[in-house]
Amino acid sequence: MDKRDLNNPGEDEKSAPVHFIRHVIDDDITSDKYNGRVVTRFPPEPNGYLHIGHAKSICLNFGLGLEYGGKCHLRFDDTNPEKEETEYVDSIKADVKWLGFNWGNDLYYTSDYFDRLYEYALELIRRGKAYVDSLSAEQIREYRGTLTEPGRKSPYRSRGVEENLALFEQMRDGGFSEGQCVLRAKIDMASPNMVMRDPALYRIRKKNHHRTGDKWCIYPMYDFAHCLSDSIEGITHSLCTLEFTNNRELYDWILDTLAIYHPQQIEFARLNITRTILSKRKLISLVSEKIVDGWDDPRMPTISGLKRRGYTPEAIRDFCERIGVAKRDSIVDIALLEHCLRQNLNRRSPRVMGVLHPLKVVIENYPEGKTEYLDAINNPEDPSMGKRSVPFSRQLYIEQDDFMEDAPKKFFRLAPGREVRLRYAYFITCREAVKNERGEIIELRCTYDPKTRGGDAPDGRKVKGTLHWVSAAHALEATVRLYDHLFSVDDPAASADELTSLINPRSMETLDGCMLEPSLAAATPGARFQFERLGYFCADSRLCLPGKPVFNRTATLRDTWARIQKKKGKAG
RNA sequence: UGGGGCGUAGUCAAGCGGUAAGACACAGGAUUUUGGUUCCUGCAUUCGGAGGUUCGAAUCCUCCCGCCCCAGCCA
Repeated sequence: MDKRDLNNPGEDEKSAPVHFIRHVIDDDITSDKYNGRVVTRFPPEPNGYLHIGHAKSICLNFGLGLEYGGKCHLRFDDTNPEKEETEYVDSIKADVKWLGFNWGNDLYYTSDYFDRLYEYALELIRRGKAYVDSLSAEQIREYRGTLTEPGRKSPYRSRGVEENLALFEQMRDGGFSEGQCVLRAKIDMASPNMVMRDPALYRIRKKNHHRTGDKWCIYPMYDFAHCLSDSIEGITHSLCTLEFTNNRELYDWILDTLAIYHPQQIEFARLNITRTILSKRKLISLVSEKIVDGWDDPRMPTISGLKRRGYTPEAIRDFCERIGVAKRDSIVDIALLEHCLRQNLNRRSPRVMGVLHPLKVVIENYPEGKTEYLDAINNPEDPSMGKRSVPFSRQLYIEQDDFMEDAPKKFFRLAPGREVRLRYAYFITCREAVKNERGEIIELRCTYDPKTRGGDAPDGRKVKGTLHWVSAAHALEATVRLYDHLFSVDDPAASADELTSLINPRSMETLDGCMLEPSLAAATPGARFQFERLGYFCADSRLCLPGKPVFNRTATLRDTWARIQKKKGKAG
């Protein structure tokens, strides 16, 4: 029986695709390598915000833990006091939770193991496998050799065990200044794998650590701390990205040399997505150069940015499942992310009407001062979401794009003499387009057919187009921010050009004076809607003021008409 | 020019000696009170290239080519 099916009972969750890591785990279970246990971990360094690349790792690790009836630890890899802060651990916890994962009691910090790590370092020294090197950082670099030439042994490499023990203790006790010496593993300065040329294990940093304060002035390096933390926690499968492949040899060496419990490291390719960037360094520069408005700018691929943009955890999890897990470098089309988003939002979002670029319409044969309340379905995908009432009156707004003075045959919307349906309301016919002195259309004069109330003609006549609309007297005025891809090229990271020159100039457009149906006045920050015929929008969690909402466009709807026009534009 | 990893459609990705899954994208068509959704249909005679083994190769062997990672006291 496949465990995956048991753990994914959701009616529309397809069974998870297989990938090479599942094969490894299946084999390990068959061979009883870890007595059937599966324990993974997500080990972020608390030095920045999580992004969708981390989401891939989170979904993988927590997903596998759940799926195999095991668990996944959340471990903060806080070995570098210079870069790590409590602010980041809080945001990371919040983001993991928001994505829908639960670490239960398994919340750890590498800094919790500093005492044990120190003991392991002592043990390595006693075994003659580590030494205190007094070379400077620059000298160590010179001694390391190059990719094609072997390195040379440090003159301090032959220090005796007792001397090393004493020196290391002195390092711990603050007897040296930063950079004066370092603890190194004694492996092989001629190894073709650079990682194995006597890697540093401990360095001196006289910095306050966000959790251990000033207790320590020596801090373990990643390679030393990570494998040991995995070992201490009884991790079975230690998943990391491809760039750590070379480090696996060291991971194995430390654990084997110490002869302790040995999890296995497995590498997979990190996520790349078109039209965005997922390198922490580059993301930081977007924020610090104020190209975007903070880590949670709705254009950012950070979890907080996606959340503010209106993405759902379900959509992100679905995406992470669909992209697969493999070892080859790849760049996933952002259209797949958007597909997952729309699929989720389509099922769950209440429909609503809002006009972004208002054009006034006067229904000449509709009584002045009259207001009718018409029934509108909240979500045709889900009848349980019910209905609402929408006010209709003599003066309305429709979308400017929904009218054309000289309309081609294929244009199904309003034009002089043409009849269309106003959604859930009436059929109207355009009688006249009123222009201002500059020749711009400022108002449409129309008539309605009272017999078509609700949107159906008793005589069975059909109209091709259905428009969304808002009653002018009842409209809620709002600001709407239209978001689009951050970059205008597929792979900005691969471009030789300056990152700033690749930013999509239309990645954000602010529209004031948008007219929304009055029910939206009750929208709480973060609430998501489908504005019919336009896209998915959410009330911004930062900018909304009472009575003065701001909506973010999360994604457009697929727009066949726009595509036809674009194609025509290209052809002609 | 050292070592390691990886090459299957426009983009991801299954495949593990028996004759190329699936998804996105794209292109047609049907249904539709959202030009949305949904539903059909099409989309690799071939797996980076060349040889070889085999009745049979994306899968095994050899050589070649290309891309990525490693010379932090970052992770």
